[in-house]
Amino acid sequence: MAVIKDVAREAGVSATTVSRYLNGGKYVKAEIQERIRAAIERLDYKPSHIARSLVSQRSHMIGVIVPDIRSGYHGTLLSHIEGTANLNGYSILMCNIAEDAHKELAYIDFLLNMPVDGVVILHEELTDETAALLGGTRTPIVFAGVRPTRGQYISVAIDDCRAAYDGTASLLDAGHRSVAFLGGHLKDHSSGQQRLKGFREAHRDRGVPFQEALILHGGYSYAVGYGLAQQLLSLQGPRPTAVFCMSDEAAVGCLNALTDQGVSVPGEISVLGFDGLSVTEQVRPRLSTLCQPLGEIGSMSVELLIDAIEKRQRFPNIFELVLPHRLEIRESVREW
Amino acid sequence: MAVIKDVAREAGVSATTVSRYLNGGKYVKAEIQERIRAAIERLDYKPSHIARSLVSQRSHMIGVIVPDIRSGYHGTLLSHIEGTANLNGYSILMCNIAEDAHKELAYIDFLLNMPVDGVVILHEELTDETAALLGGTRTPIVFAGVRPTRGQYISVAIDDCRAAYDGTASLLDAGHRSVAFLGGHLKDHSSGQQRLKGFREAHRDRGVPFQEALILHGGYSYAVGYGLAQQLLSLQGPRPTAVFCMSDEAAVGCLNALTDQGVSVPGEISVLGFDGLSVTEQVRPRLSTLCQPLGEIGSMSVELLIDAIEKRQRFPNIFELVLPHRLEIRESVREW
DNA sequence: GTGAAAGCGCTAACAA
DNA sequence: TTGTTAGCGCTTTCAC
Repeated sequence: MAVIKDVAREAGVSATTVSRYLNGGKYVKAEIQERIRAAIERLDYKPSHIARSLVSQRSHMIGVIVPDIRSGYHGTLLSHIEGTANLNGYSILMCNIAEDAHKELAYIDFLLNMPVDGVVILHEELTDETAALLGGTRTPIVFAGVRPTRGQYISVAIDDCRAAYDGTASLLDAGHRSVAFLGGHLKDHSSGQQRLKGFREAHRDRGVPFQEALILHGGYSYAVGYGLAQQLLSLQGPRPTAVFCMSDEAAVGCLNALTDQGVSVPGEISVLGFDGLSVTEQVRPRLSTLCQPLGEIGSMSVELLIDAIEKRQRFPNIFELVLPHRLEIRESVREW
Repeated sequence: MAVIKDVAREAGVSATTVSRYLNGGKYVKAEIQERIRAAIERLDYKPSHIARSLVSQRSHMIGVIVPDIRSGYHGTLLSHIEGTANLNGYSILMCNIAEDAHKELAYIDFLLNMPVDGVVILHEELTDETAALLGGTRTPIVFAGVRPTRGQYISVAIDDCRAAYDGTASLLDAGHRSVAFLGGHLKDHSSGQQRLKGFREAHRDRGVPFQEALILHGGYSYAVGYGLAQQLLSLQGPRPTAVFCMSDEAAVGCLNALTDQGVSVPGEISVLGFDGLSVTEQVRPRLSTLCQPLGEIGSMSVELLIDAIEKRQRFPNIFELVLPHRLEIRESVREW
């Protein structure tokens, strides 16, 4: 592997001159530029990213903490994050927590010790230890798609409370009087508590009472959606006529559980999803859903992060970016 | 940010001794070890990954080229790759080609100039330029889930020809006499040509003639599957009674297209998928599929790569690892 | 057991 | 416009 000295010797100049050439070529005579160019080509020289990082104290790498890369939601977000990072000359160091909450702390600790210039986190911060860790670092951090449970951080997300409010309201306005809330974790600030808050407020504003028994938490996966829907069907009392699911994947699970039990969707029960993944158009009936602007969430989070990195000032203004959601009505919801 | 010198000063020893302590503590007096430990804690010192990389010429990072991170197949594979890499002390630098073939070359070139110790490639190598690039590097490379079109590389995959043979045979043995082959790219060596070969051989061995018109290529996505299935239905002549799809995602698309057209699956047409993704159990009817051992493909590819990296010898033996596939019969296929 | 010095590949500061 | 020197943070001879 040729190094800069080799090129310098080959071109008959000093390493500094080669370095100058590499970094823009200003103040290098045209003739010498050509000699260096030729030498580089002859030796197939590639500058060492690592050596440059050591000098500049910048790696041009961004770490991303992903709860589970296999989920459509995270995959979509990650792909936009990666795309935007690349456009800006950054690479992605991926850390997949694989839904293993125990690893979360270790991973974040690990990542903060990696040569990354910044970190994007896709899940909601949970434990005290994690919070302490995040609070004690100088590495810029951005939360994408969620707002952290505590602390002041840059975040890019929709207004989960309003989104849930709007979704719930659309169901109530369509005549539903018994709506179930399915999925999510109560410990999650935005996608748990905030959405439940919106759900409650929509009921309150419309003067519709709601049953606590119809609020079922547990997660965002297909399996959770399936299981909770089964649970819902086995409850005492009259069935709800609509289910508002906290992720599209849970909604698909819910849909399947209902269909498998012979319950017609939307004939007997309407189902509303959350996220706006493409899977909603790949099931029958097609899922109505509350779309998040995942492309923008991904790209804006990276751009804000890079801003924070390149300004070299730790969080000039701590702030939250709120992006608009959109209700997409398809076949799984009908008037009541 | 504290550096090793700070720790040395704080502990009243030399940087060398601190370095020794950091790297195992052999030949460091117990008392001094304790002093250093305390100093490190007090200063919250973390060794610089970059400086270490510069000295050791190893970054402990593995680059992964992913065609499209949002697909279930790649997401699953990537999550196993990441998990295994982490277990072995490596991190993942993710490069998402996002199905943009033009970027392929640029990305690989980019990745080979990044500080990665090795590269895992999840798609089949295509162009001359890419081949030249891969041939000219000293960075160890492993192909996972596919075999490259040309050249000699380490690869971990199933025997696509036999897998397709087995899938096709199962359909023929179930009495089907008109089977369509849907999806894939003919330019892909393993998942295109090899599978088609297996498809043909199964027909030949069973003495069943087949129609070229029922071979429809185009890709692996849901949309492609949907489109090709529509195309299939609009063909002249009698309909096939079974469709063998080259990915589960295309199979879901196919399933939906058929269902949307009022064609019963498996009543009128049986559908067989390929890959063994969890989505096959999330559609109705549940998809029969040819399962690939994605967990093993992912983990073995990383382990072989790390072997190649740590032996510091460029490909001791170029070889291909062939893992077993498995046919999983569910609801979307019936006897004819 | 421990430390001084050299060097990994590059860039920045200072001269010339 | 170019070169010399020093140094990024660490490990690695080689002395002691």
